[in-house]
Amino acid sequence: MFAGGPREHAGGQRHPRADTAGDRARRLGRVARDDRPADVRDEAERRPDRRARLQGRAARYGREHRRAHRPRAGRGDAGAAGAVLEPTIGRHMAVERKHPLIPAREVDPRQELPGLEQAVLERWRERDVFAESVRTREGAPPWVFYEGPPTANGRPGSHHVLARAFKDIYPRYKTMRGYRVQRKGGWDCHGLPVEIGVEQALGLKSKADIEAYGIERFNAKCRESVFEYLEEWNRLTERIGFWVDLDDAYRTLDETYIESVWWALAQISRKGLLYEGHKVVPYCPRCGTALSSHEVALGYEDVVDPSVYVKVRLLDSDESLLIWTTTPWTLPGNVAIAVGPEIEYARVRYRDETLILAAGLVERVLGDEAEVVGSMSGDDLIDRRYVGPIFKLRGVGQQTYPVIGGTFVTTEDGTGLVHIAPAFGEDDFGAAAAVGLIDRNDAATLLNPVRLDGTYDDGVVGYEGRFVKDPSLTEELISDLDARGLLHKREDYEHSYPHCWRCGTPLIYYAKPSWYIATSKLRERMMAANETVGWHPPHIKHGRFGDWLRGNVDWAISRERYWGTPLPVWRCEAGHTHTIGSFAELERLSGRALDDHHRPFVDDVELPCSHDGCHARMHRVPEVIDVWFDSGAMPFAQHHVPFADAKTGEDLSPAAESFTTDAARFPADFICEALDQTRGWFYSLLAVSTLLFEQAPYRNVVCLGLITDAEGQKMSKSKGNVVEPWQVIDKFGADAFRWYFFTSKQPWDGYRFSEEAIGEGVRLFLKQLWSTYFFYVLYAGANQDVLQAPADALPADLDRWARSRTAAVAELVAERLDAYDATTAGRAIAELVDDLSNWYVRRSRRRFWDGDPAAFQTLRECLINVSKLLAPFCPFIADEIYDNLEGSLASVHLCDFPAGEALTERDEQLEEAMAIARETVRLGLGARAQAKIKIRQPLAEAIVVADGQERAAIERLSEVVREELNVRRVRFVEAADELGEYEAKANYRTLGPLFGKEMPLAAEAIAALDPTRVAAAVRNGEGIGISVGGREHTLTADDVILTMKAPDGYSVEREGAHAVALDLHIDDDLLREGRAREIVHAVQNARKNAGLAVEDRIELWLDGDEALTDAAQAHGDYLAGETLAVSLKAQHAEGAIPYPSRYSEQTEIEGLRLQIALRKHGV
RNA sequence: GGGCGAUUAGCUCAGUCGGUUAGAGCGCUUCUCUGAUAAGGAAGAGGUCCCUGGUUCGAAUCCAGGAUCGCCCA
Repeated sequence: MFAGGPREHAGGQRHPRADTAGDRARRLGRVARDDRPADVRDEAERRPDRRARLQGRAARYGREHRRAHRPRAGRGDAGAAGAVLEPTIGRHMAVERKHPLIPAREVDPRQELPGLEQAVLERWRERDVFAESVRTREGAPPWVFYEGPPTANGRPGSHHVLARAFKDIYPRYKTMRGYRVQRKGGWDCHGLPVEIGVEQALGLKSKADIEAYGIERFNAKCRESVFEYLEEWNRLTERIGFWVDLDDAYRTLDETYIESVWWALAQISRKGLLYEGHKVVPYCPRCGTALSSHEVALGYEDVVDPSVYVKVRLLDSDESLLIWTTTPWTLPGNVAIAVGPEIEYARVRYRDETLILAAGLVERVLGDEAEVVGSMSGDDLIDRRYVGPIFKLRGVGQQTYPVIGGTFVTTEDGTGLVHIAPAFGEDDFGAAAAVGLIDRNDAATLLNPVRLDGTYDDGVVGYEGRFVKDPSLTEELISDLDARGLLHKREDYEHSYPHCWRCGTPLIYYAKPSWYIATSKLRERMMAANETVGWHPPHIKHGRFGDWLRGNVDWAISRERYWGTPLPVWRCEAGHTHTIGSFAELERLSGRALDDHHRPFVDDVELPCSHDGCHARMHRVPEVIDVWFDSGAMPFAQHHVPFADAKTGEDLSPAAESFTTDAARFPADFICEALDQTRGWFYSLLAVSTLLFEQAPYRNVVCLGLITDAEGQKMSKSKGNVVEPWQVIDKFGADAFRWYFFTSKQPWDGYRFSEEAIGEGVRLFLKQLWSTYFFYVLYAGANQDVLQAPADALPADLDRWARSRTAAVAELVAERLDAYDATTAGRAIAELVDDLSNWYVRRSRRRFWDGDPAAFQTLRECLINVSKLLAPFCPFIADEIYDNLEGSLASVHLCDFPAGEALTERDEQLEEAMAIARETVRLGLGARAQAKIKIRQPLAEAIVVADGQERAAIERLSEVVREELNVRRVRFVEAADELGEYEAKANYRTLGPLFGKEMPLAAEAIAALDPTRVAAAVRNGEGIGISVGGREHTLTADDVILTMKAPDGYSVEREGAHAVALDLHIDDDLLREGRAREIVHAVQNARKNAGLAVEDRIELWLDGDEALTDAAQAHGDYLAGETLAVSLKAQHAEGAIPYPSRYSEQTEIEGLRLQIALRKHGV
């Protein structure tokens, strides 16, 4: 029957439109938007017409429906609908509702999601939900998350939303699984990026400028700038639903944090792993600073440099070594020539000279003029000596230099002979140190004729004070070599060479003293620790990260800068050093207490030398600590460990030990950052943790990929393709933003990011979910007495199916989230929602109209479970649905994740059966389409070919199939005989391994069998013997695949062994019924055209072709019922319509004329 | 120059242990059904699974080489 609701309540009282969640949300949305940056506000205001349109439509729609489906009990007291929207503050304060099963408030079908989210945020604030979600898990097993601290000196971008979305989903999920997940926020405050920002703001260009400006003032500016965008960060963090404790965030500039870092470094120093050494670093002579590897990577450019081949005369010989270099300016620093010990070298007669170079390069370097006259290995050359220096050095007479071995020597280009200048190359430095030419820890042994500003010192005769990267200098050097007969040839060489990303100056590699942590001694231990880590994606473990660990070199942790944790090393004139491990120790030794241990204050603190018998004063070394060490110390420094736990004194080891045994603080169960952190935070955490505690600081790492624009181009301000997060949030909402990141692809693959992509997710998933939820609330509102009735309703198969499907998805989602695979989990939820919306609700519509309690209970339960499953993904919409439908806890985020007992047991047979039934429907609809028979036209019979379990499944659900296909009967046939013929094919998967090379023959043999006989045999469980290549085999049911051949003369859709045929014979009875349905459709249209409300009763007159009026008469009750006609006159006669002036229209059905006239009843 | 990852329909992406005719969503065309759903359903068009070679009865899938893109490193 048509809805009882509207008919009975058509006369119900009007009531003022309730203040819906949507209204409230929109209000809040407007208020909140005003806080936003101007550009965001503008963006919002550019679309007023769209919003107005949506609201107008929503209001119109809502009004119609509220009239149509007015609840039986009436809602004159707006209590249930409106007043409850003021949530009460307090723990577990649930929404008041009439009855636990009745939704608390009405739902706007066109709800604008960003506005809704604002309202949910408000509710979270009022009910203190985040804190509560941690509090309620007090005493529960901890699950530890570490926040990788961003720097708040820039505005947050979309990639930060990505990271924060993933940093949120797993903690939320684990909380719902019963863990206690504390989430301390954090901010990275120190470092060169901060300094550079301030330098630019102040117009400072060099370190000298900074010192002239004053370190104290400079650092004060740095301190301010670090939090320049803190407010926006906080706002974005909250808005996207990243739950993290920002009020108690750690900050790397805090005194407590610095003290923990000092403690860590002192521990490392005590283990003998902190040392000062020389290393060759990329250095910008113009900026006067070494660059970190990250900075270097920013500045590679392809350039053409002149390269030179230089002849160097061996001692006591007429032979010359032919060396090759792309940096002639390093030749004055030459102290040796390296050969590859394994490489074969040739002695070559070339014009009037004898040259030595790698045998494999002779032709390339010398052409065919060269004549090889001998050969030797690299080993043979080692320890021979040559005469130098190549360029005249003040105070250095002619002397000899050695040929040494170097594993880095290759024959890919050059000559296989490498000139060694230890001050200007890492390999050079290492090779020279390895043979004792220099002492790593004694600067005096290093020949370095270049000053810090990149000019030669006075030792380079004739070139004093010249800038080494000056192209004209290079030319002069080359001419000089040529004039002295040392130049074999020059040629241009194209290569990529690093430049300073700030000023564009080519970098030079330059030996400088620097402080190091001997991490290379811990290589094995770090690799072992890495083995305990679950990486997502897994290839990082032994790929990018494992490789990095394997190639580990000592960590250069000092920076000659200003804004950072000061290096706590004090040194006296005699060279004794002492590493301070606490503020108390510093105070005790120096007698001075500091409020701020940053530079410059700490620079002035002097200590007496701690070495026995040395009475010199100690001064702090000038460097600050690499910011990566700050971040690596975060597991303990964020808690001021060990100081916060220590009772008294300076012996802090017990406190440190208790830290590593405290499961609530160490190690982390989960961290998540972008892929570029493999060399950054992922490494610094692991290194510091291995140094101090000899174990990995994290158990699971999720690595996120890069966000690019829709064309795959990197987002950059200069390209103007940056998608601002506020833009997206304002338009689609945070749930949509998050959903896109979670489900569009695996996060480590990177994103091609566009607004369209996010909009698609909203339309296909969030809107669909909302719409299903709206449907439930709408009908629940109109059937409150049904909901309050005792729950003794018998669920239909469809209900059991919906519950089982939900349980199946819940299992999968939990399993996938445990494996850090949000993508598969999210997609499964989307499929579930689609099933609920497009199958469960569609199939159950009539039951909702009729007020079947089982349908209400089922849909409500499924929606609540969906909201719980979805809570970690889309925390806003999930909470809104939960709060309205259930609300016994203050938030869905305080609920347990649906798992185990909380769910209905699965009925996998039913799930399977429904899948088969739906497939049958699909085939049947295909058959209809093929026959071009509209669904409105009923047919007598659908003939289904199905057997065994398939048949049982369809029979169980035959009502569904029957209704969907609009047929009177579903009939089964076992064999395809009535519908066509079988075709037997070989199952390659089972037979392939058996027959191997004979497989094609076997397939042929099976195809040649009589399919009917095969089908019969399979049905009866008999085997069929075949013989292929002399081999006998008995085929089982698994070995053959039976498919149907297309028959003639039927409308059949088939797929595999499954087929549906429709009886196309339409008798008069069916024809009349089909016509009646067409007439209903036409009358419904006429009602709409006449501007009637859905529940209006009509008087109806039909006139027209006799075939139609006959049908209308034959199905009068049906027609009247569907169209709410209190009276119906249908006749084929002139003047049959007495009131043409009310409303009438003429239409055609199947080419037959129909005149419809109607008027509203009771007017 | 080295390492890692990616490459499947116009677009965004799935694709299990190597197995029969490679899928989904969006978009497009046609039809259809609609008073929860700017929705749903059916059909159609659309594919050199980046290329070449190899292994195999059989390769999108495994191996080698190459191309292109991205990231990391030099």
